Amino acid sequence: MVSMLEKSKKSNFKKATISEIAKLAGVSRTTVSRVLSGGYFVSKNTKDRILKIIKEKEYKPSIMAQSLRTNRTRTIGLVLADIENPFYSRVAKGVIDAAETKKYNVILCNSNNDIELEERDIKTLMGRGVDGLLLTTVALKMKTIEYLLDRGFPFILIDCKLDTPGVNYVVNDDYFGAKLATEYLIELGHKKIFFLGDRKLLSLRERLRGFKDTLVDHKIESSNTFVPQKFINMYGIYDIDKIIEYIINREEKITAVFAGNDYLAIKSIKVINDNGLKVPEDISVIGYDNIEISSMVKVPLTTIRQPKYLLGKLAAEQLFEILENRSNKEIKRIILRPELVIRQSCKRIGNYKS
Amino acid sequence: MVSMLEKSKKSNFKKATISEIAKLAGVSRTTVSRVLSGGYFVSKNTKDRILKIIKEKEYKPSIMAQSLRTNRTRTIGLVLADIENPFYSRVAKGVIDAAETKKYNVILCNSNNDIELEERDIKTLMGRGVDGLLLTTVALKMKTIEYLLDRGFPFILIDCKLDTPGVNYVVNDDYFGAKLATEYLIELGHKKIFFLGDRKLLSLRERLRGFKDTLVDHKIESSNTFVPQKFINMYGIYDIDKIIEYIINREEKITAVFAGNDYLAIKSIKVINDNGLKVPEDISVIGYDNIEISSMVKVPLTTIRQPKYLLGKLAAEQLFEILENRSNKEIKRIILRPELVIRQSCKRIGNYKS
DNA sequence: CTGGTAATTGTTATCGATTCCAATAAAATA
DNA sequence: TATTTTATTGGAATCGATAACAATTACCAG
Repeated sequence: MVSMLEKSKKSNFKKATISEIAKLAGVSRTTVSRVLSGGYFVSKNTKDRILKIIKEKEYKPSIMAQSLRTNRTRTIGLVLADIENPFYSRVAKGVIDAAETKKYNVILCNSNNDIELEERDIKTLMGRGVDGLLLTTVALKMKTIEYLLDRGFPFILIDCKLDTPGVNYVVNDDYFGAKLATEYLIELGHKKIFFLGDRKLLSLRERLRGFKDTLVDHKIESSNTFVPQKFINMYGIYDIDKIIEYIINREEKITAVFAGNDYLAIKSIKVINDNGLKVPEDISVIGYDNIEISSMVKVPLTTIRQPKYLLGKLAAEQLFEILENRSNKEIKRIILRPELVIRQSCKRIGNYKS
Repeated sequence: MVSMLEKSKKSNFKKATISEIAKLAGVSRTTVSRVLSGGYFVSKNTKDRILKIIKEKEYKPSIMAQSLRTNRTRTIGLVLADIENPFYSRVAKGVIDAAETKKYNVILCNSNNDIELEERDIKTLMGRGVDGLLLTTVALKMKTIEYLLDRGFPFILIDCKLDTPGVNYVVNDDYFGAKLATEYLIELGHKKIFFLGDRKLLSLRERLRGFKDTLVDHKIESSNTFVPQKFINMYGIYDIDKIIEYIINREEKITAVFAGNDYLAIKSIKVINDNGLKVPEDISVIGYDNIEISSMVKVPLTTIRQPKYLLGKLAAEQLFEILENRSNKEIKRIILRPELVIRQSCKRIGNYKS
């Protein structure tokens, strides 16, 4: 019968257990377990014999059983705000590479810029038994942070500076980066600058702060230059077409757009073009992140470079360190320095006199 | 003492176990377990009582324990060839979304276009106890396929047509898509077309076949129009700059490049520009995939659209179906139809007469 | 030769669930 | 009232590892 054939085929390969190895080697499970974890306190003789049998039988210990017993899974959770944004893909790569070298695995969730989903993802991952969490977060509720903190659950924030006690993060200096970008625009003569970004996102909030402060420093008025609430729906996702249309058609014209990230910037440029305007001739656009394609798009994007891969790699490494060395409770906060990358999406429209 | 404080803080939240719930409800673990799995054969009375306690104590069954017992983890493995290629990110999103709705989790590996790493990833994931595998594969060794097949391990290939018995896949019709692209170039008058892609990759091999056959159909000679082996290192990764340089500088000039995917195409255009040539004026370039930015790059890319999100979503759904219904051994193969998307990266250079 | 220490190995409980089978209680039938 | 059924519930084994502690053996000095 087919089903029997299939069955036998499958059971051919039922994987060996530690007990079987023990029996074959004529020792107890404990001894095999010892060999598995380095082989200290086991005589060279038996160790070699067990090792040989393990290899022969292609024995691999059951991670589920190990996890149950040790309460460690060697798995971490990574919550990405948007896997399709190349910024996050790059961060993810840094994380995955670091995990690979440390023999950890990564369970990935995509919160899709949705605060509720993000919270669900975090709980799912914790329930799944990940050892720790890496969060490229949208707008983490304080409730969620407290939830994590309360149960001493190891986690590190990526691209999200949150100076609550006990919270670790790896970020670039968003405030400084935003200052860099804004200064640059001002220097080119821009005074009417629109900040395109969702204020709910924590990283963007920092950038917004840098933006505003810089305007104030230069005594430039900045009312009416943020995304109106009506374009931000409850999931924090907004319709770029509508926003650009709104900016273009209102009376008070702007001369430059500071986009919260390159992905947004590139999309905006497309929409601006679709509306018959040119970048940078009619409107200058500056981005943030310096994702790979920024240099390849129609109008090569002037932007702020932040070390994405490093962000992910460092964050993962920090987390692993916490996990391997749980006593070490010192705060781990890393702030990387961003840089201005000048390309062609911003135009001088006057001379700035300070 | 600090350490005691911390300790107590942590243990405050040690998660409840099924036994504790059972004790609180004055029933056996078995009964609680029954409630967990639907509550059949349990009186409404006790069921409600248990449910209430579960909610109160925020009890969540330990997935590790469940997995150990049932040998199912509700986790699948996804091996991406390159997470930074937007094509794969989009596919991944489809997978993750499908998993989310079916309450599965996804462990992600990035094989980085490396055959050896891919094989290692697969084994790691199997060892990790994933229920099944989704492979957006580079160039799967037959040995690996057989390994999976032999132990009846559920897996589905994405973007990789492999008609070995027992292998399931979800792909777009690469052969047809490549024909579409090639026909289009020929129609525009191109005869010297260079196929830019690593022949080791299975999906590219199909595209290459479509490319060659179309040339033959039109009686166009096609020697010397593939990437020479010397540019393909053992990891299958090649240096685009060198290749483009090679094409441009050799005697036999080509008029068009058929890039194996958009990511490659976009990078190529940049390199072509860097070398002082223009697209499409000097060289036409056609891509494959239609990734989002294809329409936003300097020269909007003419390409072949394939339904990336759907590819991932369908593959995941197929896999879940196999997992939920293991008896159902029918082959699941889905071939989606690609389309030509004409933008501005290809120029007419003559009239084609058939 | 013997007590003591070090080296090696085994016993057994445990992690937190599921599941087969048995047991009890309640309801239905004779 | 006695006997089946049926509906609920519990007992105990099990999944595959780890770890505390106990036990055995070997080795060495006195």
